[in-house]
Amino acid sequence: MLDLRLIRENPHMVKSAMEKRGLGPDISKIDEIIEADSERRKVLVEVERLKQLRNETGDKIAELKKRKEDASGLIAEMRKISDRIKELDLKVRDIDETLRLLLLEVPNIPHESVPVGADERSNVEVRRWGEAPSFSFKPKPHWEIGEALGILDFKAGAKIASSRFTLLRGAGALLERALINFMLDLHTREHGYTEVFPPILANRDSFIGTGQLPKFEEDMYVCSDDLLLAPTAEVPVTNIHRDEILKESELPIKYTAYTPCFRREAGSYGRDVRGIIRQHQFNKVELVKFAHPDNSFDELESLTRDAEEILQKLGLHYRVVVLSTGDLGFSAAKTYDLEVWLPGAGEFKEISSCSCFTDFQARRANIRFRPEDGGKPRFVHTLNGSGLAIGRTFAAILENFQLDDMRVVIPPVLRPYMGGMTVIEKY
RNA sequence: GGAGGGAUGGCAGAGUGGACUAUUGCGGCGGUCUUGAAAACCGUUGAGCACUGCAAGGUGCUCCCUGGGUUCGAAUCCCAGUCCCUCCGCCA
Repeated sequence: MLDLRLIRENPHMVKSAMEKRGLGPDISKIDEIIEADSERRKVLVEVERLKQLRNETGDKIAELKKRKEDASGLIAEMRKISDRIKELDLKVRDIDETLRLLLLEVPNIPHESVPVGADERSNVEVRRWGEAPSFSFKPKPHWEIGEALGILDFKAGAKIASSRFTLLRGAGALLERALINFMLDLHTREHGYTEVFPPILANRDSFIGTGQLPKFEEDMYVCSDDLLLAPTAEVPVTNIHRDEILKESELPIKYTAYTPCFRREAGSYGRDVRGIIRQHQFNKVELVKFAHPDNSFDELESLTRDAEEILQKLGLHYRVVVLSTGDLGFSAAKTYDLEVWLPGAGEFKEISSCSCFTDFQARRANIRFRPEDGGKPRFVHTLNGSGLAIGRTFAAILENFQLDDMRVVIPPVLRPYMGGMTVIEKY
């Protein structure tokens, strides 16, 4: 959520930010907001004046009653004032609700360092690590390898649930678990993150806090009791501190969490239909930071490097791209995607998305800190990134470390997590 | 699922219709004392919004779990809901 005062005082800047995102048609919302805001303040002035009168007259009535004098004239007068107050209060509430709904649909303002462009074709590569492995044979896609080894069972996943669900078996299930543990260990032991294991169902307030609601409900699995399955640990973990005032000295707060994630993938029919790249349920280790506004973009750099280190330790070739304004997520001010090389597909594929949300989520979720000098509470800046998506890492390992007989060499850093196994053999 | 208890400021915890401008304690901050610190003592310390002012500030309104209601007036009375705790039942 943007600061209403920013919109009021600098509407052109907000409109131009929306244009850069390719949201030209939604610009009229800004004018609606400005109009509702000025109407609200007009009514507010009147109702507050009446309330002052009510409070003062109330004291007079109490005084008269104490002296056992007649107050019926004042009481009759106040009855009318009171009705008028009720009327105006209702009006303010209506405007407030309209304003709130409008504000919740305005996206964050991109950081000045973000390249301007219509879509992902304007994303800019900022660095590249390692080299693509060379093969003496045609590398296969991960789903062929996984099925041949008996560690990926797409038929079973579809039978149990539906398409875009996969059963992992034997060394596959073990590899998944090894990746989770390896990533959590690195982030907690070497990068200073505190491990948490949150609820994976969360309420609507939490989803509004991080920006998935109200705009993107069709992407979510909504359960009975009005709880929703988290599409990313970002939702429950960021909301740990909803409605709290933190100490300045405890910033940045850094959490890492392993959770399953659930996405309906509405509107992605035909994309990544084969394999485990795009699933309704997948595992992810997430990194979340609550940072001081003064250095949040430095924290984005270090968070991104924390995620990159996983790929480096696994020996996977990747590149880092900064998303352009047209590809940037609704809540984000700046995002780096890590894209891993997939030899089977012959392309780079997103494996992590690291974002700084400035105070956009903090405003929605009301997460503040109290400055040490005793000033007013200020909103923190929130950040998060995948560190990493487990399923896509799994796929990258299969494709990058495959042998000509479809066996797969396990990266050395994972071997201790897999009972010393060095190669995945046919199950 | 059944029965009972509860929700008040960073925390603890009083307050049953007008004196609440929400008592008090702890914690925080500032000061006195001290070589320094602790203790003691003194002072100070919630959030949001609006109006006003060049500014420091000033004025007002709202907020005692949420939403309704009663009343001239509600932290306080009534109704509904949410969450937490205790006990019983069921259960991994």
